[in-house]
Amino acid sequence: MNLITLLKQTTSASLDSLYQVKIQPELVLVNATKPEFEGDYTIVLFAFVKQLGKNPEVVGNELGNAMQKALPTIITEFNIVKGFLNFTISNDYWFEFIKNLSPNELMPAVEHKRKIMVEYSSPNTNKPLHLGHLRNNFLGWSIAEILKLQGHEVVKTCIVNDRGIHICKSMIAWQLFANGATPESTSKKGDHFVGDYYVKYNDAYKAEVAELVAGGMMQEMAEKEAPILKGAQEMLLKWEQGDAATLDLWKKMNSWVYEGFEVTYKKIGSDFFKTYYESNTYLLGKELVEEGLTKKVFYQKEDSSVWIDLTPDGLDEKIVRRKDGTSVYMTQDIGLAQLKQKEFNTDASIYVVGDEQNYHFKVLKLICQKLEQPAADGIYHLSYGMVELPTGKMKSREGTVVDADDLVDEMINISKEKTEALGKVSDFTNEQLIALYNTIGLGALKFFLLRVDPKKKMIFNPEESIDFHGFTGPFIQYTHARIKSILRKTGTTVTLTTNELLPLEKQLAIELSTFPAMVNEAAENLDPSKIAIYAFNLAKLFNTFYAEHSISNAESEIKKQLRIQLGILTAATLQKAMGALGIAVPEQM
RNA sequence: GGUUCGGUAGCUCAGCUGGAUAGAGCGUCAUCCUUCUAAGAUGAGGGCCAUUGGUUCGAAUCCAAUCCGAAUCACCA
Repeated sequence: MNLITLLKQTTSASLDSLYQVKIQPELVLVNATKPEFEGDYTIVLFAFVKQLGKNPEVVGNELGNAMQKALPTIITEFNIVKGFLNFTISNDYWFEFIKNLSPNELMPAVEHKRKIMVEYSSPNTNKPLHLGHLRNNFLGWSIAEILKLQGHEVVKTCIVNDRGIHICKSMIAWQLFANGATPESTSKKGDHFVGDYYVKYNDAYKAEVAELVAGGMMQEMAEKEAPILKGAQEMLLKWEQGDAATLDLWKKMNSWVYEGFEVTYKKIGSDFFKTYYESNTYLLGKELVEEGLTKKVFYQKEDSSVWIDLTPDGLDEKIVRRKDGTSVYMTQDIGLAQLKQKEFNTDASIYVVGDEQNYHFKVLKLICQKLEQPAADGIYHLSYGMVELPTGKMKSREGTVVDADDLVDEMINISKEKTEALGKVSDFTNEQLIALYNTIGLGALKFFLLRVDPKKKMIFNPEESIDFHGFTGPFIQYTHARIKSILRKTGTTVTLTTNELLPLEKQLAIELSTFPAMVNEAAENLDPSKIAIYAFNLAKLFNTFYAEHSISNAESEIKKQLRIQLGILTAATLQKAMGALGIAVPEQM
């Protein structure tokens, strides 16, 4: 059992036997003792003192004695400072912990294994991926890895937004301006090629609007009447009617984009068990509307449009079917949720989608619950903040985006330069070098995007390159490589003999012991940053330890064996933690 | 206007189920490679935790109000 849990339970039991007071173990506050005080763990007494009507000193003494009696092999001493009861945990406990922990079994499996779907990425097929998509992809991947680490089964899916007016905009611009050019003929990556026409559309649209306004038209009217917009709208209509020529163009341009996406996904390490296409799903949900009407969850207005009234839930009225009988975004999503449920029978479904859709997902879950969809309660929205530039939001149509491919390439280049400057891998083959540059460059980028709370928006300054020192991916990768380098020299077979632990050795043991709790916390909050912070703290602690104590030249053979084991466990934990972020750690760098 | 989220060091961020003197990283300054990888370590400096009031033995953390910023409240997706 986890030591903190044990302390909580013992406290609860001791209070009961001492004073016949029932306090839930979860309510006992156990903290790591501040370094300036003696001890390892601290119980805050104020909470019960009041209830007991005794002074903290007395309660502390009685509780301390009782606890020590209950856990004689674990608690060696205790002291009381003001209302804080500090326990010192025995060397033996930590030594046994280090001895029994296996690098292959760092994370105990969950009791109730669940099947969880993670939907992420959701790209549009009219433009290449940008920095915001990277945050989405890395979050989705990481959450999937974290859940797997807990022992759950994960199904990764992607919904591609491959239809709609924005796609038609790229299409019409291509028709008008491309003269039959293709990605091949211009040797451009397909997604970038199509994205260029999306920008061209917007430029042309703006010019047309300006021209109309110059001709005396009101701005608002001009924005609706611009010929290129009319053309795009017409195209969408044709697409919906199944016009062969339009569909051909659509398929051709989408295939270019997919080729481009595939390259990017491969480079950043993203994959999906199943990809859904909106062109196939946008008509879903129709039966559900009927069902909702029958169940009186929905109601029909005079114009025959269908709505749900969510005002009792503190939300607004929401349309679910237009008066012309077509589905809206919400209807599709309800339909898709049902489809996914039928296909995979998952216990929960996590949507990695930007925070601009918080309202949408709130409504989605609510409607699914009201329709009594089987997995409705398992819908979670991993809402993440936008990535913004110092100048404000990124806008694809204005070309003010940090392109994913460019950024990834730049990161890999920087890692190449830095690695070469340090000259520590002269024995690597060319292939190994390329792999290493990728590992470090992507590690820096992924860590950068995952180390902050997902729900907060973040600002990325393209002028300042992403760091390789301090609270970064490469710092942790480096620590791992450093340990591995030592272990290559010392070997990894150890025989552990009972040992006194120095403060830093004990601290490492304590830090290692909290890994499973950190993973669980990250999973519970859908927040990989918890693991990023943990990995950083562990690496930092190891580096302090490393600077203070020698492993291969330890004071004694017994110490050496112990420290090799600590090295093995730290390296393995760093690897697991970084793996949960989707970041590889090199053996040498 | 309603709802939701945010405001902590020069910058980027932790800490928020109330607990001991508010922490990291970057940047600045100063030390440490004849000894296991210096992408490292050690130290210094840097704070009215947006403001005001309340609850409490105790508030960055909870409550209320105010100020500032963002998202959303589409028969777009």
